Amino acid sequence: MAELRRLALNHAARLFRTQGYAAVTMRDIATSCGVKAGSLYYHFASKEQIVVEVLNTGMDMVSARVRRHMGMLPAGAALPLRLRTAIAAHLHTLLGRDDYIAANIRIFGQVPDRVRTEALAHRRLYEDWWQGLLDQAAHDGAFLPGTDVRLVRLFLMGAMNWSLEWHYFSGQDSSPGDAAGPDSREQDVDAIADRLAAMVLHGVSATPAPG
Amino acid sequence: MAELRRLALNHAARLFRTQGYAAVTMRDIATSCGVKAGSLYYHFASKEQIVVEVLNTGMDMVSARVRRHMGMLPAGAALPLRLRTAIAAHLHTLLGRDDYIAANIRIFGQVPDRVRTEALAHRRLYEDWWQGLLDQAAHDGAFLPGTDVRLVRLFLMGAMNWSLEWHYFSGQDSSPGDAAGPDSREQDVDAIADRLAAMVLHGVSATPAPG
DNA sequence: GTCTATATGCCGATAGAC
DNA sequence: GTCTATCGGCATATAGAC
Repeated sequence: MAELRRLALNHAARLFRTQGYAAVTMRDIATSCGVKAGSLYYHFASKEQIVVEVLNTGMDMVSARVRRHMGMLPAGAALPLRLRTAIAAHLHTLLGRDDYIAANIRIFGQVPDRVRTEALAHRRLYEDWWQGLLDQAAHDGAFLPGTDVRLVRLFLMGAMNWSLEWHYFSGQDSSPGDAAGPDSREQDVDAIADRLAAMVLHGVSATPAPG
Repeated sequence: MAELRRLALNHAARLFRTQGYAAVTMRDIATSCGVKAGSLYYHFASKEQIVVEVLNTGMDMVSARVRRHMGMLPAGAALPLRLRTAIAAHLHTLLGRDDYIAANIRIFGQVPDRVRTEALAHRRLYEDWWQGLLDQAAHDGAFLPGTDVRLVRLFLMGAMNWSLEWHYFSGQDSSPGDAAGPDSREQDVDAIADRLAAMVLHGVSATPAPG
């Protein structure tokens, strides 16, 4: 089948996500697909090419999802709603079934330099999108004077991306016949997104800031 | 020399931090130490033993540093100061010269199951310490009613631990003769810690929370 | 398009000289 | 304590049958 290419990318993303880059072999990927290692080289020139495609596909998917959800907001939506929406879209992609973005976030710092260089542009674009969202908010006066917007972005993306290390949702997916409808997980992720947006905007302290 | 054992752990921590677990070979570690691979087996039974020691040493170091700094606070120190102090101690360990804790945070999710099991207890203890700090604050009424303290801890630790992925401090250390006194980096880290504590407690929004 | 078979080299680990 | 030499296995990647 000509779908081996896509199938191999899917399995590679899952394996890279859980085991890292170097620990996953071409034989592992091939076995997961039910084929022999040599067959992969008809579709890919090298293991490095596979991982580059996985990394960039992950960034493209999360970027597309976030932009799509933001595009569905009313034109004049205020910052709290915009931020909640963007966070929820990012977290749904991470904590859902997307092994591609999870692999990107977890192994980006550990791939060979050549690979990281090829995957850097997509990542920069996505980070810049978040920076733009927050810069716009700052420009509109939504943040306290003196706020370091770049640090806010780094804290926020850290809080989101680290969710991959939680035990919370780390279990394997259930049975293959499992329908993909909205379930309790979907609601949990929305609630987490709301909590994070609220913390970033207003904090959790019961007493107001001094000064 | 009998110090080869310690030297090997230092180099292993640095290599694991930057390249991950599987990509680093016993030959790499040995070469960094200026010895041959076989010599390492006089001091360690296996590569897995080395990484277990690196992981647990990292947790012990950051845990000790945080507890030490907290112990230097006056007895009745209020939450904002306690939180700033703990965050600063954690970040100084991560962003300073400690490859051990950086290795732990970056590769914990990618080591063989046997290794992770052996390193889990130290990690749990440290996470529980943070949970205890925040639980105490919640018990004292320092947080808004309805605050999910566990989520606050996960967000906070995510924001801190993700700092290892910043380009910010990712450069190699400067020349070997470099003295270890307080420098601009120390001040930067303190400023970052203050910003993070302020965001967690009070947020960055210019307008108060609705309701 | 996938297979088998294999080239070439590095892996973790061990044995024994020094 | 560190060395040299090496074992058995598995890595990526290729060549050519089917």
